[in-house]
Amino acid sequence: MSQRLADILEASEALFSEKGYHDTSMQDLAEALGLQRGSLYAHIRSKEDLLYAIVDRGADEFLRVLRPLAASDLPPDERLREALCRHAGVVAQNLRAATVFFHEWRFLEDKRRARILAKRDAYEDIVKRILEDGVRTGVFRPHDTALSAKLVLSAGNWLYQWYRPEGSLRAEEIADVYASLLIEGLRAPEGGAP
Amino acid sequence: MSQRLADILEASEALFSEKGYHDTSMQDLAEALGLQRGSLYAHIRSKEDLLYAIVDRGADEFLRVLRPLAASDLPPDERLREALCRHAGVVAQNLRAATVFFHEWRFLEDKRRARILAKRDAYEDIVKRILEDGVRTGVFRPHDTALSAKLVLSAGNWLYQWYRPEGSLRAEEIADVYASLLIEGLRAPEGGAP
DNA sequence: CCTACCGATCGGTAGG
DNA sequence: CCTACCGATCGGTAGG
Repeated sequence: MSQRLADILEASEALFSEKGYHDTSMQDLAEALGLQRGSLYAHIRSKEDLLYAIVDRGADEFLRVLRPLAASDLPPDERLREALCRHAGVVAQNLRAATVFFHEWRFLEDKRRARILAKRDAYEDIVKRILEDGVRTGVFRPHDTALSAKLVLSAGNWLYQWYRPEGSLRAEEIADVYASLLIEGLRAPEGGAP
Repeated sequence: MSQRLADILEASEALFSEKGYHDTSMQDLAEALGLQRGSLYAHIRSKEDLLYAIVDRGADEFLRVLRPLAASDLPPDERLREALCRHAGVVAQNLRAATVFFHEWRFLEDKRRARILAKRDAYEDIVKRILEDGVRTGVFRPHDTALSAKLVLSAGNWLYQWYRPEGSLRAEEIADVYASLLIEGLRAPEGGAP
């Protein structure tokens, strides 16, 4: 990737997250970069290419950070805590990309949208498998793991709406508090059935 | 409100939620209603009026449903469960308005945005006070109630992204499962300090 | 509710 | 032949 393309993506991320994809014009983007609108097309084929690049990089970043945990030998409760903290870290370190990801992925054309959805599903499966491991090993009580995976991801994802770096708690600290609460809610009662 | 204006709002809700506010043109809206673009302006002053009407009605609906709980004499844990179920119910019954609410409120002009934010803050305060009541009465262990209010609302809000009426669980059932888990995580250990 | 417009701007492409 | 861009303009559409 050329430095110029990297600059274009960074400017797109800033504008798409602040104004939204559809209200950002190629003119806005060109002005932010100090060049002419038409010149952008030496680097990209379309505005949608930019959206896809941002959203796809976001999906990859989430997977890159969480995948190693799938093979971790941490106990499931600590693996869940680590997963939520890492997830929150990715959201916080990529607040603008996360905003674009959650708001604008629907506007990709069909094939690209399907590819992003496949990555989201794979990601959710990693969380779900941590919960299943927890049930199987008796750390967590039996429950609807698909639904609690949704709850874990709700907590992590919604941070994009309210987390601000200048706040008093870092994202990982928030995630740690969330994780303690969720783990306690999922834990099997001591001396319960095997 | 005239019937025509109600029709315009309903069509706007459908289009804004599906295509986004900025990618919906007044032409799109006119076609959906079977009239000319310019004719819409006999009923509204601007496109933004439609956005504000949708978002403000959404905020009012959330408050209308949750406010009675603030004065309820249910124990705090059951009040929290009821709050989350009602919240989820509003999201599910108004999926399109909720999508517009969460994605597009930022694009309102300053005064209107401030009014919506004030309603959001008031709403969050109701949830926070339920949690504070729980701590005060010893039902919940001492904790950061502002943060757990965020977690409760994360669970309820994120439903707009994945809940679909044709799914196997109703929104209130999902919320009930969420509530059980969160309440268990918040509960004070039996025989703990007074 | 319609026709006919306004100033401006949309995403994308032309030849050089 | 490449890259990185230029000034100008394409056919259409924006909110009002």
